[in-house]
Amino acid sequence: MAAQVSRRAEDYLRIIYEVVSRKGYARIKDIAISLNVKPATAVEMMKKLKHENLVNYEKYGGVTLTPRGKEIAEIVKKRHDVFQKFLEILLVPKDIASKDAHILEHQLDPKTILQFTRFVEFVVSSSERPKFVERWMEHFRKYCEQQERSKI
Amino acid sequence: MAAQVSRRAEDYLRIIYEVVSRKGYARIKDIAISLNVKPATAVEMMKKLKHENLVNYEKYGGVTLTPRGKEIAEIVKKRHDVFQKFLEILLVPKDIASKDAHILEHQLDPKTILQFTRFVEFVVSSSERPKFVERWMEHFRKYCEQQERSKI
DNA sequence: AAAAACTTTTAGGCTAGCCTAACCTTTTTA
DNA sequence: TAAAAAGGTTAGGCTAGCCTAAAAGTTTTT
Repeated sequence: MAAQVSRRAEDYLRIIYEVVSRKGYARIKDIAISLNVKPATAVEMMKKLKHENLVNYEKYGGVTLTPRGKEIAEIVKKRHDVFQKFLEILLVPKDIASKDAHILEHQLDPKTILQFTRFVEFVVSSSERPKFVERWMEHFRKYCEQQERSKI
Repeated sequence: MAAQVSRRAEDYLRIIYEVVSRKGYARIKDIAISLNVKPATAVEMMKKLKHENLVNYEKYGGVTLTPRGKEIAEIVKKRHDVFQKFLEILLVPKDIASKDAHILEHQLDPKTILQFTRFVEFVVSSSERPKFVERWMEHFRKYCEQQERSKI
């Protein structure tokens, strides 16, 4: 059983997850900076998330995830990684891919997410196997380059 | 110059565009039903859109798009169609593809949208040309079927 | 250990979108 | 054509997220 939290709450959970896995706990400031909001806003969200039992948070203390919060964050992160990889396969520039993966990772139907996931797995797993994907990707790349040239 | 309207405003414009092209004008009720909101909410948005010169709207009258509104609606619809097609290529069931295309069509970076578009064009345009795409798609389809079987 | 610098919290405000309930207007129908 | 039904509008409210400014707490520096 996963979510039932808002899109924005998912963002907060994912960011906390990332910061915590880097340095053990997250400060309000880290969260605020990562999400481009003011500290006051991050505090407000922490209160909500604590109330929903998703984060451990005490005034002036570091923030960590509860098991339930972590569970959600992991699902969200997995989705995020799929979309990021996916956009890279589609030859979207890396910085933009990172930004837009955030947007994709919300709200989509589980079946849609499943197909995105399969697409990525298919492409990645085929790198060693028969050459179809490689050739296909090569063709796609060339197609894009050609489009790029005719644009200028 | 296209947008600068909210995601939700884009939804309203696209729906109005669709209804108008079907029957010449849109009633508040049509809009409200299509977007799953109450009539009062649709009226409120019409006032905003009128104020931004995107719709022609008078109390108790039918709604149509201004040239500017139409311009935006067309861009939004084009994006929508690309994503719909895209999800179908990814073998997402049609009804879900339609629903989720709505979600994809917002907020993405122009470069990302460009790559989605190219992907779709590449796949579609290659149906007559060399067999790479076809074979590739065939392989992807088989991969998915296999996954599907091992799920049950 | 007090001052300075930084971080966090609180309080009060704002906007976008949505809702309900009550009230108009327009259309249909007996 | 008047009454009923359907459709549209207004007013007042609500929530999620975000903000600023000022207060309060914590950490670092001297």
